[in-house]
Amino acid sequence: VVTSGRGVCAISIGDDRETLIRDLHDQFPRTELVEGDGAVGATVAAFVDDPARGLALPLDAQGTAFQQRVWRAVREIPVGATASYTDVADRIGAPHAVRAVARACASNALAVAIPCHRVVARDGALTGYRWGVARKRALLDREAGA
DNA sequence: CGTTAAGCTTGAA
DNA sequence: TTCAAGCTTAACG
Repeated sequence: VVTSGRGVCAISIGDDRETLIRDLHDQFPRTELVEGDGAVGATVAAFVDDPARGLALPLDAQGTAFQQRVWRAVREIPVGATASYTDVADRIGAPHAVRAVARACASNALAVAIPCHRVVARDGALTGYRWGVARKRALLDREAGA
């Protein structure tokens, strides 16, 4: 979990601590990463354990105007529910930008906080996920149970 | 069931 | 500014 002065600006998932840190450093070149303890990390972990309670943290999502719109729409998907790329496209007023929506999700830095894992193909299939389809399925399963 | 074209944003060249 | 590519999708052969 990476925080800026304004809030959480990145949440990432990975198997290997090394690569994870390297990637983050890559993503925030001008930033000195401080390894922390964190109350914030704990909060996020708790949220993953029990998605139903919601994540009460200030988010500092950085992206283009289009991405912001997509992310906002995605955050409105209720826990345990899913939406198709088409649904999201409709919701942001760009019914034909389906593929662009996918790309926006793909470039989301805030894993779980912005539930791009709740966006699936129109037929319900889990087509892809930045951190691996397996994780996407795991998250959805957990939310469905809640 | 495999292809194909439509459609929009992004990051790199 | 041009271009290829993406977590798509509906239509076709």
